[in-house]
Amino acid sequence: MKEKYRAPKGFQDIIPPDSLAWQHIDDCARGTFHRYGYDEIRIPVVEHTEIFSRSIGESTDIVEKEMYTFEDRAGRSLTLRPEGTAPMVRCYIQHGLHTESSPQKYYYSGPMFRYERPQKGRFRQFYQIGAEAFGIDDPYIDAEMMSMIRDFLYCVGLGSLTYEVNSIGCVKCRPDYKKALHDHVYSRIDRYCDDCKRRYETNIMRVLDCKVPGCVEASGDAPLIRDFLCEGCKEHFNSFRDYLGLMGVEHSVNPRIVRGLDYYTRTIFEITTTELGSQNAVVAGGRYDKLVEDLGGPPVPGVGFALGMERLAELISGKMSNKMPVPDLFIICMNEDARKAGVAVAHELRERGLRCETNYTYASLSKQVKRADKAGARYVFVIGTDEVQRGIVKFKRLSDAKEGEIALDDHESMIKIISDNGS
RNA sequence: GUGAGCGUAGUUCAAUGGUUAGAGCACUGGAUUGUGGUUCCAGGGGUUGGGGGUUCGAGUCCCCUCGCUCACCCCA
Repeated sequence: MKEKYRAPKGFQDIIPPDSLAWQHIDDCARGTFHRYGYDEIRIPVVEHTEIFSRSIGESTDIVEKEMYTFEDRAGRSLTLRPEGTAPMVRCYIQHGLHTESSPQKYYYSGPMFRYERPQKGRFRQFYQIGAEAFGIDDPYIDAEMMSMIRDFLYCVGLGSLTYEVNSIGCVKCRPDYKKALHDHVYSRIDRYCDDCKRRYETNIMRVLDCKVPGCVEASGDAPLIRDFLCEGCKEHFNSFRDYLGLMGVEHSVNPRIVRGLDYYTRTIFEITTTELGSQNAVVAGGRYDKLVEDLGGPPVPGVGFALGMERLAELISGKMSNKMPVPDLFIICMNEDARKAGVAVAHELRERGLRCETNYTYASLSKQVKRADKAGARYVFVIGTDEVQRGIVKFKRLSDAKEGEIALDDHESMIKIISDNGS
């Protein structure tokens, strides 16, 4: 290509008609979250680097090699947010939101940034919509959050995705499990792939979802977290599942799903599809009972999730009509005097909610009608010298060529005419 | 970071190593100076991603580089 400038690698433009799917997702999220009592918070795109390194985990890939980190002019280390939960928690603490009536339920949306190699469903700038609920231990709220997500996905037109849940225990019981898993993996370390040997050191639980056949086999009889959960976690998880059943959220337990971020405790969940290549997670989230405290706030538990908008948009792009909105009306003004008369008409009808186009050049009437038709307009108004003198507009319905006249200032009649589809 | 595939017009794609790189769609203008869809005619658009090499001759073959795509890793 000869163009000099492209968007940077992994950054993309969303242009019509693709932007329609995005608007639809936004609308569904707003509507659904609102009905569940979540309010919007708008957080900045940049945070102090420690917000992420302390919450996500120093040894995760995100912190180790994927963050857009830079110094500002005063030497502060800032980072383009790679995810939304940590900034939300920071905001929650900074504004003392725990003093609001409990629980505190918020949602957010916007771009996130990770320096990764782009592929299907994965970008360096990607949009997430997420929600967080603070202050409630009861797994009822975990389940309700999944119910909300289910409603949201139904709204966007994705009724059949795979819902998987798990519990990864708490600070009391997880260490015991990790030790047992370490022992098990160590006892047959030679059967694991190189990546898993690395995971053994850095992120032991990840060996459980390695796809390499040899590893799948080697970890086949590995201990599972559910056998190590303490009484509290066990009860929490069972109750969570009971509520999911009550709410009609169909799901399965996958004892091998793991989350990438360090702050999760107890409940974790993932909603996946098989239609997106290897980037199959559409929604993911879980509970983080220590995160607020770890970031210097009060000991308040939380649950949250995030969904990937590009992935959702890709999934629904084939199912949406993708039809751009068409003008209700195209006003053709033949000359400057006519345009001066048309301005008021356009303004008035737009104020009343009509999508109203006008011509920006004075080509022949034939040409202008052609343009109106190509734009898909349902009606055209024609204003020329004669019409201005007589104080009228001529209208034509393009579907059946029905024509007539209306007084230039009779906006009520215009509305009435245009709302008649003719067929 | 690792690996593979692909780069020709706005877009979808043609062109055995051989004239001046073509077509559909889209866009613009005209046939039609106050009435659309169809049709017909015309036009604008390309350093064949870039650089080097082989050859009498390269869009085509070779090397390098950049970009895109997919996969690994990781993750929404």
